[in-house]
Amino acid sequence: MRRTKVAELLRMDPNDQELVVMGWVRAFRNNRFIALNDGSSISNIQLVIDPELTSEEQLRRVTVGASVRASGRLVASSGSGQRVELEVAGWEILGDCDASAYPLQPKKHSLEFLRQIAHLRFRTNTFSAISRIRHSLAFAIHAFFHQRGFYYLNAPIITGSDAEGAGEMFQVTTLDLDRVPRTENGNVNYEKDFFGRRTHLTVSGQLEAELAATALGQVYTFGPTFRAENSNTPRHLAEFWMIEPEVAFADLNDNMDLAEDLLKSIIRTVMEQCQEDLDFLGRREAEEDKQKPMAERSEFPLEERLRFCLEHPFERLSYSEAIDILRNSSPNKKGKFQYPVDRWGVDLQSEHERYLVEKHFRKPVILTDYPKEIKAFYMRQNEDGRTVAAMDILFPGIGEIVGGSQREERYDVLLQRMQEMHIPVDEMYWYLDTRRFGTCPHAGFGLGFERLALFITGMTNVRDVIPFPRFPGNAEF
RNA sequence: GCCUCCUUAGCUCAGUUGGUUAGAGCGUCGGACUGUUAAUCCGCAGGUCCUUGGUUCGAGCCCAAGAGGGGGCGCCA
Repeated sequence: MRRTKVAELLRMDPNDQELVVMGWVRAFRNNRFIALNDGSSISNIQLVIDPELTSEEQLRRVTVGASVRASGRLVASSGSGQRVELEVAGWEILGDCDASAYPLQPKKHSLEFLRQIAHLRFRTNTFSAISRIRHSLAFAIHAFFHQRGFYYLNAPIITGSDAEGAGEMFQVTTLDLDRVPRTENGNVNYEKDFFGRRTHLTVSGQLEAELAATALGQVYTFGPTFRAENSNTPRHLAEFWMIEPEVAFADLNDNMDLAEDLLKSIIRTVMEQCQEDLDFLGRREAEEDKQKPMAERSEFPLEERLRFCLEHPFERLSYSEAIDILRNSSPNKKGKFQYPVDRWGVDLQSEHERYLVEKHFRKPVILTDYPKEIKAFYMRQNEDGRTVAAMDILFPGIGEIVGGSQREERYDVLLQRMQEMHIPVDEMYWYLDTRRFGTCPHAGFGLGFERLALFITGMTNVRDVIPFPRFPGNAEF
């Protein structure tokens, strides 16, 4: 018989239909009430069984985590915690769950503990809510681009280029590491490797996206990205997901408009589609905050933060303007910054970005026109000769969530910059070809999916918003 | 990679100046319960005090090294 999902049952009115529900026990009270969850909703359906008609043996098998099939009628609940409940006529345990061995019990568990049992943490309210939100986020992103006429581009995950410059790379090889083939002069002979050359996992689909954008007009990638950096922070993963739109005939302003529209559109969609899950995560955060000292608490509740973000334009200012603000800021004058802001040209540290976003403007900030020395080779040089048309979007509590730029479309300027920055020009002939043949102004950015998920769920560690986090020293599950 | 804090029951944590038999709450297990909402009530059990070495008459507590985890910083999304 077809099962009705819990989410659907909870929306239905009482009726005489015989319904079947399947799920996992979350709580069993008074030998009579089973709170059943099937992942379709943060809420449980209450099953009401008659203990008089049930053997002790059967009752004993109803433990937290056990899977159950039950049939019966949906009736109005006489309890106060729910509108409807299932008056059970027949039920069976599909899978027993030994409560003395099962790590999850009806009590609060720490996120650190749940991280160690990531294979089971989907079964908690917090992770099921995050999982549903993550799904809605992904769909909202595809919908946004689709509606605007972008094409979804599958950039390669294995790349032969080691010049992307976005960080340390994982090498991909089928060579026997115990018996590596050598050339005559003793180097590793990559001609014997699977692809006949040295290959890595991608650190960015941007360069490939540029190839597609300069023919298809508007494209975006949405795929996994790999960085072999030894990063140990709540904002970094070795394997994460990134969205990288690339648009032909677009400048830096178009790029900022697109990014801001995208972020707001996603937030709006998720607030509509995941109301219940957001409510739950908001309450969860509020409770966590009670345990924290005042200074570490969130200033506003989760949903208020999201709404605030929708209702106000992001603050846009240049790097130079930011430097002026930071120079004259009281923490800088009082020597509170670990890295004092003393001159134009210094790279901004986390503490500076946080001051701008969390103290000075108190909303998302887009910083533009950075010194060329601290940015990548492909960013378009401005007329002033010392800055590039870059933009970073900084979010409260998370820092950089978007990094992008208008790309250098002038062949000679790009070539010269690549040579200055020791980018192997020969290997990158294919990238330069876009500038040789019908070049055009274009722009794009990268949006970190997990960082976005952090902002929307109110979680504080990216390891908690991806199902199976990969980071230095850990690739479990 | 650097700095810093933590590691005591299944989980979250107390543990006095180094002193005899290491505690609590929750959970588990056993019992009670026909309207409960992480139900409630009664009771029992549960420990390699992260590991190794050292100091000491005596170490959960002091010292050293190692392992694991959190936070900050860097790299960045």
